[in-house]
Amino acid sequence: MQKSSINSFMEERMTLVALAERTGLSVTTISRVLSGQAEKYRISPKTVEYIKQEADRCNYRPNVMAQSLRTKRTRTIGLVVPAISNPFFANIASAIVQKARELGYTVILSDAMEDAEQEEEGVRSLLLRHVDGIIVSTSAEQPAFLEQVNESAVPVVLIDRYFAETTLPYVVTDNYSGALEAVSHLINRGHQRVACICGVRHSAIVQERMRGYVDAMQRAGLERFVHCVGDEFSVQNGYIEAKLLLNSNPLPTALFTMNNTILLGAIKAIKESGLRIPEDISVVSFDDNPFLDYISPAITRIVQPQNELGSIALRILIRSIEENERSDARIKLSPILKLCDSVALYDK
Amino acid sequence: MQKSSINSFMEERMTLVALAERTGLSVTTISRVLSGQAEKYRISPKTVEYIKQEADRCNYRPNVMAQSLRTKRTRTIGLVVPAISNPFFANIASAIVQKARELGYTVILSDAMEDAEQEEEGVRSLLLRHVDGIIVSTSAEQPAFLEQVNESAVPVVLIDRYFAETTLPYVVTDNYSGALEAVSHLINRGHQRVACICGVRHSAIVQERMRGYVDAMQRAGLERFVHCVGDEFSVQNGYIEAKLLLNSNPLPTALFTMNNTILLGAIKAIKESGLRIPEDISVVSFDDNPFLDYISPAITRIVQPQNELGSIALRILIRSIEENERSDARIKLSPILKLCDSVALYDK
DNA sequence: AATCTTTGCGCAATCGTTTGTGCAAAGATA
DNA sequence: TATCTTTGCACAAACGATTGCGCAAAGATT
Repeated sequence: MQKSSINSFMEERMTLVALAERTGLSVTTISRVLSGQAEKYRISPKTVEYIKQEADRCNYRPNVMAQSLRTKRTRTIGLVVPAISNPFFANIASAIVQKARELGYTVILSDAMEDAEQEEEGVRSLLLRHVDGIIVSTSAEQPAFLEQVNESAVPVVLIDRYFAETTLPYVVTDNYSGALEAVSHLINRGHQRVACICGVRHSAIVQERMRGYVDAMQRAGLERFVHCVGDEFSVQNGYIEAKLLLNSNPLPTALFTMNNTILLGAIKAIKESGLRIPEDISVVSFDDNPFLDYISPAITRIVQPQNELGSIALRILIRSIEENERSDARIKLSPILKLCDSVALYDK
Repeated sequence: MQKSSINSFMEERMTLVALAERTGLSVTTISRVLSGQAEKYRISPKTVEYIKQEADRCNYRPNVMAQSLRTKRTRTIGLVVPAISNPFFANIASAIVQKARELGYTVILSDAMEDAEQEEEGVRSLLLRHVDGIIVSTSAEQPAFLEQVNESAVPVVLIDRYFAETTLPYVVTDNYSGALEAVSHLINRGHQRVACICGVRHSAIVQERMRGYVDAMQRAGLERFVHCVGDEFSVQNGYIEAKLLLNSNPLPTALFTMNNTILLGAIKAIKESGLRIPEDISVVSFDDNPFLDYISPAITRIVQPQNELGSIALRILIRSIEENERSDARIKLSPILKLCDSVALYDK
């Protein structure tokens, strides 16, 4: 037991050739048996049995590089995220890594640091590694590069951050309806001056969330109060923009922040200004996170189905790889509004 | 520009053979030039120049599988963490991925789900992929398996979660002094009944943190109040143990939680019981996290140098790989106590 | 002019698989 | 018995690089 595991490292790595010598059969036959092609090539059951026995007596493991070199398949996928330190992406990564393992794939992680150039560099590096496919939550403004990759190299599936106009398949949250619901909730609770702090504007998810925000405001006849600020998914952006909002006059009575990092910055600004949530200002945000339940107060938020995002994206990618075709799936999963304590009734 | 990037995917992949035909030189020579061995083999400067030009005119990129097959090196490392969804590990992963990219390595991520068997399976899978080395924050009780890997397969470096008795190199936080400082802080603020909620007891970091806790108590003559509970790094464990502590009599006046997940559970329990932090009970925890500044109140905590942990571990690993020797580094980095608002003066 | 060095590069084996094709032996058919 | 199928496996060429050794031509030495 322990022994065999030791041996699997220490003995010179078993190869097909060695196995061939040991059994007196040809490399070809052994390869066929071990790769499950036995009856396709009519290897006799007796031989099959024999080979299998010897193979695991010797603890044979195929050399993946040699396999890949021949087959052009690595059973490896790339995952590119804007920032693995962001819990939202860490959770998605977690789901994908799990699922991939079950399916016999391993994942190479690439962190783009919210930067389009680093993302591109990362993707190129993945291609050099001959990944079979790539899942990316993009930091880019334009789909062109990734579309090229998808068309002429390996399948690409977008997750969360995507492009509105693209041939690439994606699986994302329904950002529009999420934002609509969140902002409507604020409005239903009596808020009118609802300000919105955005992430990078070129991002489709930002545009959708903005659209949801604006529509909610318009439906309530509040278009004159529509106020979008900010242009980055960062704590700092959230902080600065909230700071400015809190110095404006009249004050907004509620804030809609577009993700968890912006939220953090906004909370910091609010705390600094001595205002209280939700007594003085209400807050709803996009993105879930265990910590948000422990913040003071627990933040009402749009919860995205992180696990499903990950596992569906992976499923699409793997199918695409194994059927060797490009998917055109466009999947929008519904988020849910988690009501917590950061929204107060506003009865002006 | 755009053109060339397209071509790099679309054209049939350039190979040394193709390049040889194009230039009229031999594959050997080209290989030598492109792998920087030109003057070692006395290739004339003129030829070198010519080859380099043609190579990048044709956008040549070596096939990594073929390279690895020959050289037995993949320029790939494995990273095994107990849970990538834990922000602590996500941050470490972020640092490692960054640094690795700079050094020309890519990283394969494996998530052990806090489980020793999954960790082992993950490591085996990494070995099948022929990673050049592995960084692991271990979920195992025993060093045996990883030591075997280190001795007879590829270099292994432990990070954060390590073993006290092991031949493996590690880079960790000085858990003892961190805990000592944290608990001393509580004691200096007048606390006596300081309870401690632990992670898995077999873990060296837990033992060190416990030792720090116990020593701090003893130095203050408080050994009779030493009280360690819990046995898991999970929100649930923190919740349950805190729940129990809060039902005990007399109540502890302060809690020392061993990591961020335990902390969350404890906070939940405290909130549920209607107690306030720090008025009714003080809290200090191990692990940093941006969110902890926004929790109510901001949690006083031991901040570990996550980036350094990651980058130093990687540096050790890479050196080990490139020098082809096993390191025996045992590095302990000092954490710092970040004073926030979760500790009150206790004047009994 | 004969020998020795140095310069500049190529031959061919090798890494460990996969796979199209081929070919004997055994069995079936007539 | 001659021919045709089927059964069961092997040969050898890829995949795309690296590398020990060898060897001709040019230059240096005596």
